Amino acid sequence: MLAKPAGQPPRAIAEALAARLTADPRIVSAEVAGPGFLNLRLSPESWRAIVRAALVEGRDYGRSTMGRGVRVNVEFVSANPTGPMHVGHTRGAVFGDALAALLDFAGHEVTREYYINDAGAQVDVLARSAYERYREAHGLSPEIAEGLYPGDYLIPVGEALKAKFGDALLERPEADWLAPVREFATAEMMQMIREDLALLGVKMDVFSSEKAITASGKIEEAIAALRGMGLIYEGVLEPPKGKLPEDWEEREQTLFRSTAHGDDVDRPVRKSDGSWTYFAPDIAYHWDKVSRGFDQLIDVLGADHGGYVKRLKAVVSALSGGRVPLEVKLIQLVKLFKNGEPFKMSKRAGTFVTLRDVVEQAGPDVTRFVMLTRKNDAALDFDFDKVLEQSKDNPVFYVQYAHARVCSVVRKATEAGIVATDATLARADLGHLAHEAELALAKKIAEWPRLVEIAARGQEPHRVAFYLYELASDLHALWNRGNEDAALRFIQEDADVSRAKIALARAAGVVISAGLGILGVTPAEEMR
RNA sequence: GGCCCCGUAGCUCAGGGGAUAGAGCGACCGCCUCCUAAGCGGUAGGUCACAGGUUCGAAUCCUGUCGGGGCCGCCA
Repeated sequence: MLAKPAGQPPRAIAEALAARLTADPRIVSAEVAGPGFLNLRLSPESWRAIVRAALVEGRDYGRSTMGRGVRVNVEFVSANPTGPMHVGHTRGAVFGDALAALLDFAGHEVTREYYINDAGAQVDVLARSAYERYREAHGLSPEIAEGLYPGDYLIPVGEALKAKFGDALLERPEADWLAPVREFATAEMMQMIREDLALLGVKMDVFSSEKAITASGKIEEAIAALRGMGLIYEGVLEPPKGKLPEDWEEREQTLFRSTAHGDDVDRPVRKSDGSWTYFAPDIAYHWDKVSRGFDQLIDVLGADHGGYVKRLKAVVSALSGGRVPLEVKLIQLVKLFKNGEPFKMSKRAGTFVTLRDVVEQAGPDVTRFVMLTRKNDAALDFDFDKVLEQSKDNPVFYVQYAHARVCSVVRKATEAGIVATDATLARADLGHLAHEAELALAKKIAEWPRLVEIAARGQEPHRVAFYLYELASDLHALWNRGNEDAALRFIQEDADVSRAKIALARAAGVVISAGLGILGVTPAEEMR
C-alpha cells in the first residue's frame, strides 16, 4: 500500500517500520515476512488489558463513536395492513431491527420506522373482504370473490364490525360502507401486525401513514419541488424493449426525470387518467423523511422490489440535493423446508406460513438468530425440523451454550466462596493469564470493537452472528482444554488465580451478551 | 430485450485486492472418576462456474459467456 507513494520496495518499508515498532514496549516482536508483510507480536499484557477493558466497560465494550451525530432512519417491515405477517416479512423485520441495533451500537442516532400502506387499492380490497365477513357474522353466506382476501383472520374482524355497527351497514351500497369498514379493518390489521412484531421483540419508533401523508398535501408539495428542479414533465414513455406486450399503447402522462439521477428510464407519477401512481406517495414519503432532517436513509425491502431501487434513489438524491444517501437493503427469499422437502407457500391455497407460526414453533431467539446467519442478499433456507431440533445444527444454541457456561463458572465460583462480580474480576491480577489458549480467547475478544465498525459500515448484521459463533468456539475450545490440563480450568485452588481465569471467561460472556443484544437474542444463563 | 442478486469442499455457507482460501453438516480416528460431552481435538475433502483484462499481486475489481433465482407497461 505504501510502496508506490514511497517509491520503495515493500520489504524495505516493512523493515524500516519493524525497526521502529520494536521500540514500543507493547510490541514483543515485529518480523518481516513474505513479500512485505509485517508480523507484529503484542505482549501478553496488551491482551490482558483487553480483558480488563471488557469487564470495566461491560456491555458497552466495543461501542463505537463512528456514527456520532449521524441521524439514520431505518424503514423496515412496512407490510401492507391487509393480513398477518408471513415468513418473508419476518426476515425483513429481524434484519431491520438488528441493523438498527447495530448502527445504534456504532454510535448512530437511529429511528426505526414502519410505513403503513393504508391508502392504496389494496386496503379497499381488504375492506370488501372484511365486509363479506361482516355479512357472514350476520348469518349471511359470504361471497369471497376472485381477488378478495380469503383468510380466516378476517372472520373476527367481521364479528367486530358487527359488534360496532350492528346491522347498520347491511344491504347498503358500497359507497356507504367502504370508508368506515376500511378504517376499521386497517386499524385491526395494524393491531395484529404490532402484536406479530411484539412476538419477535421488534419495536418501532415511528409508524408513518401513507394516508396521512397523502391527505397532508405532501405529494403535491414534493412534486412541486421536483417540478421546480425541472424534473417533472408531460410525456410518453418508450415501450419496453424486447417483445412488446399485447395491449401496449402510447399514453401521455406526468413523468419524473429519474434518469437525471441515475435511473434507466423516467418514471410515471400520474396515470393517464390523472390519478397518482403508487410511486407518487413514495416520493412524498421520502420527501417527508428527508425534510425531517435525517442524514441517512435505509429502506429494507423484499427482493421483489429490486426494480424499484433506482427510482427511489433518484428521488432522494433529487429531493435532498444529493445530501442524503439512501441505501436500499433487499431481503432475499426465505425458502421453507419441512422434513428436508421444500414447503410450498401459497396465499391462495391458504397454506402460507405466518410469522406467528414460525415464532410460536421455533421461538423468537432461534428465529432471529437463524435469519441473521445469512447475508441479506442471499436466499435463506429455513428448515423447520433443523430449527425445531434444538441441536448443534442451530448455531444459536452453540452461542447460548457458551454464555451459559460462563454463567455456570461464575455460579460455581460464588458457591466456592470466590467473589466473582465483574468489578472484583476487573481488579484481579491478570498476570495469571499466560497460556496461549487463554491469550487466543483474549485476542478474539479484542476483535469485537473492530468487527462492530466493519459490520456497521457494511450494514451487515450477519457478521455479528458469525463472529459470535467464532467467539463461542474459542471459549468451548478453552473449556475443553481444561479437561486435559487442569491448569486451564477457570476455577482453581487459588482464589487469585481463579479470579484471573474467570475474568477472561466473563469478558467473553460480556461480548456474547452484547452481541446477542444487537441480534435481539436472549443470552441464556443456563441450558435446559 | 433490459435491470438486480447468486455461483467457493459431497451438502449449507463465511471471506470480498495480499501470505499455505475458512467454518458447520456429512465421513473417518480419538477425548467424560474432571467447572454442563447440547462440548472438544485430529484426518480426509477445493482448477473459488468459465474466458479475457487491470495490478507487483485477483476468490475478491472490470468486461464478456454459461448456469440458478428475482424483477421489469398507468399492480400496490
